[in-house]
Amino acid sequence: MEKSEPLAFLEHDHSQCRQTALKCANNQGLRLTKWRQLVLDLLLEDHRSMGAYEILNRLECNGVKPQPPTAYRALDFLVEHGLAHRIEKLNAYVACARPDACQSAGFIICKECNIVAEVECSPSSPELLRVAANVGFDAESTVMEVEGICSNCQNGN
Amino acid sequence: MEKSEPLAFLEHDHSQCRQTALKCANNQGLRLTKWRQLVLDLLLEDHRSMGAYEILNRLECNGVKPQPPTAYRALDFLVEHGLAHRIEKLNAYVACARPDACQSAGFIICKECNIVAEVECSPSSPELLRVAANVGFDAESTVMEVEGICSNCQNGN
DNA sequence: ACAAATCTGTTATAATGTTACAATCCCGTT
DNA sequence: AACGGGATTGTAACATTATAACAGATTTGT
Ligand SMILES: [Zn+2]
Ligand SMILES: [Zn+2]
Ligand SMILES: [Zn+2]
Ligand SMILES: [Zn+2]
Repeated sequence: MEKSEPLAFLEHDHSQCRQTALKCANNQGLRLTKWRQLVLDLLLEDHRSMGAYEILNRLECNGVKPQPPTAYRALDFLVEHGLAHRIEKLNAYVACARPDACQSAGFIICKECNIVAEVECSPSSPELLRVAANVGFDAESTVMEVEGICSNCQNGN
Repeated sequence: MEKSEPLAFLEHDHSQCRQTALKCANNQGLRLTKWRQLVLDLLLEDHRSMGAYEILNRLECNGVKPQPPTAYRALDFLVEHGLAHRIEKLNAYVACARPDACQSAGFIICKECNIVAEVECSPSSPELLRVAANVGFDAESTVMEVEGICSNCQNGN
């Protein structure tokens, strides 16, 4: 599988995606506490994005349903450590599709099925970064998102 | 002034920006009703982004303070007709800096002073669009945002 | 003047995200 | 094993952003 294939929109063995992510999480020596683990599990179910409250509503451990801060803390942790990404256009979250090699990611978002494909690509348009650098701007993070309709949804699935 | 200069971070005659925008708005045969006009005026004060409620709080006409839908309707209208842009990273809005020639814009966002510079640039990273096209994705809109600290704010202004 | 379309007023509510502080758990040291 | 500091969780309240629904007013074209 090539590095910049939009896996999420292709037939693939998704259990591999899970495996890689979980292995990666463990290898980093992170403390994957119960809520973090559970949130990561939810996100890793597939390549759809989930809102914080969608996650929150599905979170549960021994009959205990946590409050909003619990979901946001876990999400912040996962995002901070590169195991998940925030999709600004959707105010939602996806599992990182390449936690082992995620430098700079862009996202292809289907507004029908909510699938989000992650693509490793150079940060932003070269023009934008060049222009920023030209005026001494210190760039810290970039958002690259393309929204539209995926091929499946165009064909009415 | 070159086309892809981040005007917002440069010394410039901002009254020109206003003029151009207002002229452009009128030329398009749009119905710039009072709220739309007032919201546009607020956005055109400078190149800072404003949240919908910041706008709402400052909106007022003959002593009448409108409700949220009024602000959102005006903003939706302005965005739809290219007179303003939504900044996804901030859930906020800026006046379009080049309403006369705005094809595809990226944004350079200072998290200190909230100034947002608009840069006319090719939509998204070429890689991202190519990859999307490769899988038959129908791209409708793209988000390109770079967040960081502007040169002014780095120097403690 | 009339009807249709657009815009506005108004109330209520939904969806998303944060603050603050106390209680608990984990981990390295004594 | 006891201790102490840092990280994590529990909990309640609250802040911010955005939309739904529907009635009334204004504008536009005929
Ligand atoms: Zn997968
Ligand atoms: Zn789709
Ligand atoms: Zn200006
Ligand atoms: Zn600044």
